[in-house]
Amino acid sequence: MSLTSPFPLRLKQARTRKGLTQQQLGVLLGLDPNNASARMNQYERGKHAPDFTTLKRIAELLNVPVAWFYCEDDLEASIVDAAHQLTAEQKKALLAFIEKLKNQP
Amino acid sequence: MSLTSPFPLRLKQARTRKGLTQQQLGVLLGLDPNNASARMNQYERGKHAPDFTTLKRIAELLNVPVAWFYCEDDLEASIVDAAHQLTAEQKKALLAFIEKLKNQP
DNA sequence: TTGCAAACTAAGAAAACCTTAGTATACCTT
DNA sequence: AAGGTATACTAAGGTTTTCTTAGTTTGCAA
Repeated sequence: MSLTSPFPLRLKQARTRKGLTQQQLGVLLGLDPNNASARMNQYERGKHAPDFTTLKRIAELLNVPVAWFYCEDDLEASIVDAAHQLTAEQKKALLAFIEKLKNQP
Repeated sequence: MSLTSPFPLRLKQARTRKGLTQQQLGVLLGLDPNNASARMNQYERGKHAPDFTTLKRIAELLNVPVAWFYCEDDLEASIVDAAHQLTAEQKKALLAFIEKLKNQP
């Protein structure tokens, strides 16, 4: 992970938004309480990266789509987060709107 | 990676869209031509997952945002892909539109 | 200052990925 | 049909990473 992944920052954003400590989040994930704090800290500092199963569980607990963790730009992150809460019908309306945007100077 | 990551499928979608073989893509990434095929295949079959640096280079070569690889729903993937091609101004307009959508039955 | 909660870290054990050395499959061409 | 070639795919061991252990550091409140 020599290039910086957006994951550590996004993880911290979503965790603090929920008012959880690193250890609390780790325990909620089902990690061993003895090392929950160490592991979550390693993720949040970018020291290590979790596998997909862990990533998915974190996303569910924090109510964000997994893709949100990899948004490099804040505006894109907001869009992904907001779109995640729409119905399929609303998402289709959203796509149509984007197409209109693209065909406008 | 016991839960299935969307990455393998999205990788294949983006690679074939560009008309590249697994080996060609690997070589373009700067992988050793002797194992480029094996590695890309392992990614695409979900056998192994690349680190962020590799993920980012793949995304750039295939013209998608990294987040797109982690979209679990096709509609969300289309939105992320389309939004990626907008200007900051257009993204703001998009966010405003989403807020309107949410406040409508 | 002391006590405690939260954040953070080094280092070895454990698990994952990367490289090597192929095999399997599909599709042409002769 | 057989052979050749391009592409996809895989097992297994060496290498590199993560996970666990056992703490230290930081910040804040009593």
